[in-house]
Amino acid sequence: METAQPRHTRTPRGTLSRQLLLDTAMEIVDIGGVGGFSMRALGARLNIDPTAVYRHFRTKNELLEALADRVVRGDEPLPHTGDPRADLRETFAQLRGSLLRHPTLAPIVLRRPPGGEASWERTNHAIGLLRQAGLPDRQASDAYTTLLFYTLGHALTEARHTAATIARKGPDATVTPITAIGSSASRYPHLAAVADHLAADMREQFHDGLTLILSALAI
Amino acid sequence: METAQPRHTRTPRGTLSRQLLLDTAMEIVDIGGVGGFSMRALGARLNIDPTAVYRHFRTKNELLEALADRVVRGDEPLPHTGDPRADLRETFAQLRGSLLRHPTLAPIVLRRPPGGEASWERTNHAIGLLRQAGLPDRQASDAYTTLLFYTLGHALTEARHTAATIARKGPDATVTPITAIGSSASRYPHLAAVADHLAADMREQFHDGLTLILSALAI
DNA sequence: ACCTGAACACCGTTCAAGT
DNA sequence: ACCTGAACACCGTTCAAGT
Repeated sequence: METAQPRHTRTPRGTLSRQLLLDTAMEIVDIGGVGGFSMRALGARLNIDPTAVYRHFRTKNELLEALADRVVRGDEPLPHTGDPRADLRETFAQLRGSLLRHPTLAPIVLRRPPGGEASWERTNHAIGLLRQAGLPDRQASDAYTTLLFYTLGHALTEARHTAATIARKGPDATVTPITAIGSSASRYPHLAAVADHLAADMREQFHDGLTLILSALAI
Repeated sequence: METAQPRHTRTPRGTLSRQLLLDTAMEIVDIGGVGGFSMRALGARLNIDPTAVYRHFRTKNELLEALADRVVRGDEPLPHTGDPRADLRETFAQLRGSLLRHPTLAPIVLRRPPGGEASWERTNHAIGLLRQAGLPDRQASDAYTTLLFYTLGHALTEARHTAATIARKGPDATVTPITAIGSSASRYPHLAAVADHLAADMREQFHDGLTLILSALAI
């Protein structure tokens, strides 16, 4: 045996593109997490020399941020029902959903909101809804910030748990609710008292928190 | 010249400890960010072989998480004025302050709340305040989650900006307010309308958001 | 008992060379 | 024009050896 696995066909010329590289990178990241992604792994999956990627992305970080922008964009159209409260709920629920579909990318999204092009469209839409609901500019701005950070923080923590489960049991594993309060809880009486609720379904928790914030805004 | 910089004294035996390693690691991280931290860098700063660290921490990650736990603990005592609303504000303001004092560690803290020992004491205290304010368990749990995620998300974004400024201008640079909305804002009318407010002082924004949430809780 | 240093299996990125 | 491959300067971690 001369070569373990000879490359059967030389990679044709016009094969590579930002599109293809991002699609492939997203596959790698969804399967093995950001930690499992490397330029060499990307090259291997495309049967291409790792350094060929540098023709389309200046650095690995630029590629990861393009991935994060995709996550923020999501696939669903922004809601326009005419009811600002319902549309706001839906907008942020969409953001949460997209983050949970790519849980391992959540930390990267959180490292740079809301800078990317995709984020700006979403930001503009949400602020429009808040103004439509009658909030003055300053209050709309604060409210947007509050809702965004709440959603990102919440989704990241849920995503962290989902990502850990995937790492253990593979991509289609059923995700169990967070427990992990453990033995030390007896030393923390208040914690123990609400433990069942803390471990509860995070989707419900997310929507309850959203209700809390929207009520405070009288929306 | 035989050796560029000969080690004058052999490192004495009992020198290393978790304490010393964490202190030194925190220095490195505060100066150069998490990206500038490596086992080799830690070894170099202590004039010690990098692999000696493995006697005290099983992995680099375990060391970083111990650092994150320190950040969550903070240096200030938890507030006990008897006024739950004031104490809640102070508790989360302390958490924000500690995150901003070590801005580059914020992403690591966010990757695993509230698991560490230090976090549990803070969690227990905050939930105690919410129950003291009269909230039933389920609502106290939701409220805590909301406040925590809000604070973490807010602080991380502010920390991200601070960290970027430090990387550019050194550890004592004055941090300018976030602007960065740029030319594209004209394509997003709602964004442009509130741009001044979005760029405003983040400390004030944080407290306004906190007020919003606490009001919703009728605290 | 505690620290060292060589070694292993990786990284991101650059750049001259091939086709 | 686009892709390759050798090379550079790094990583985290293991383990046998030194003191």
